[in-house]
Amino acid sequence: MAEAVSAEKILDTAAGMIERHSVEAFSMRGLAEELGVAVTSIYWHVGGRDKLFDSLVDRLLSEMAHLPVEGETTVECIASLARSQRRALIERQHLLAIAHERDCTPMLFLPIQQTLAGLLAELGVTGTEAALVLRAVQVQVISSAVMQFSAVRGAKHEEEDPSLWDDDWPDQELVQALQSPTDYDALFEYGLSALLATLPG
Amino acid sequence: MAEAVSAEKILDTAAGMIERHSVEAFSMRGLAEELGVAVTSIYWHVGGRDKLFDSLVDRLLSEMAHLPVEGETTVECIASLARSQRRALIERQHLLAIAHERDCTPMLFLPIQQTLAGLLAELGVTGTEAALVLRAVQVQVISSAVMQFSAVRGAKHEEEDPSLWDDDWPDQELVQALQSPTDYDALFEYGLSALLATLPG
DNA sequence: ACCTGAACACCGTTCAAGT
DNA sequence: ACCTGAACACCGTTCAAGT
Repeated sequence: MAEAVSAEKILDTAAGMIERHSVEAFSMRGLAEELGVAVTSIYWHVGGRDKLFDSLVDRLLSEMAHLPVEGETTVECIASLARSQRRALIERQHLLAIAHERDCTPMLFLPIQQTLAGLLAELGVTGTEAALVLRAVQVQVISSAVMQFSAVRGAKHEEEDPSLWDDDWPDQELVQALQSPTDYDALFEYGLSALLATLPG
Repeated sequence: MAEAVSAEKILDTAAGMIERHSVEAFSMRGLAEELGVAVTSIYWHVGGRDKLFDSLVDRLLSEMAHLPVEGETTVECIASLARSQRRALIERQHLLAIAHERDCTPMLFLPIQQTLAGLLAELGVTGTEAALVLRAVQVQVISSAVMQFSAVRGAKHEEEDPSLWDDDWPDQELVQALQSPTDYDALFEYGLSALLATLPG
């Protein structure tokens, strides 16, 4: 007389497991066990592994439909939107990783495409050029999140070996900066403001 | 009396298989079969799956040690180096994907870090700022390659559904541009020049 | 030093059978 | 409509045994 299993609950549990132990550790059989149910009943509710992951990505997409935007100027609004999107993606790193490994990252462009298009239009940026800028911002946001996730996870077994740098390399401040861990937030801001600087106004 | 198996040959064959059929399709047993050898002998020569992938990533790193650089000005040299690195990564997309999924992408910074540092020094950019710019360029290059690979593979089952855009959206040129496939080369150049525009000189 | 087969503990998925 | 167990065809890895 266990609680009923629904597609909803299955997806929730799967997302939770993945968030706790990462995608590689996830298995259908493990999920079934966590749910207290036979593996095969998962297939009835949500289909196989692929379908399950597709559904998780769909969820991620719809969760990103309404992101907060604020700012005095139009450019600040664009920056704010980009930051919101990035934060949302990082909060759901594991789902983002799934989307990436399933080659769905371009879909992540969609939820905020229209808002971004509207803001660019306010600046007088339209047509093919607007498409280029829009996609450049999207790639900046998404790839920043994708890379940061991968890098942070890899940071554990990463010991920057200083043997590559001569001891008499002239710029020791640089060497030291490169040996401390990368600040991906700062990198993102740097790249973003470089992009926004190309805009009029 | 089959040909001798060596660690070299195993790695070559593995890389070839992965390049032809992608990582997901790769298996130890399949590799053994292709080599005409028992699975277990692979373990003697190169170790398990993880070790094998590590070795492949190491190869990728050493292959990227000497990239062509040319340009009249220092800024052009930086751009040329970035393009070389990107091209090299895209030519080895599958190895790049492995490096990414193993969280080794930051290691890809290393091969050209020193050259880049030297070029930045020529521009008078040093210390912490140089580290920031250097990493920004690296992230731009690597993430561009990572995203492009994922996007191109996903493009097959991607039909841009136009239902999201109203038929009376004012900027139809933009809508049409967004419905044609993304030009990742152009996006890369756009982002790169935005980054380089922040440099002095 | 090199290669083997058997065996273990896992997978995802299908399908006929139950209620 | 929902859940099950058995079975299939795969995995990666270990290990004792061969030459």
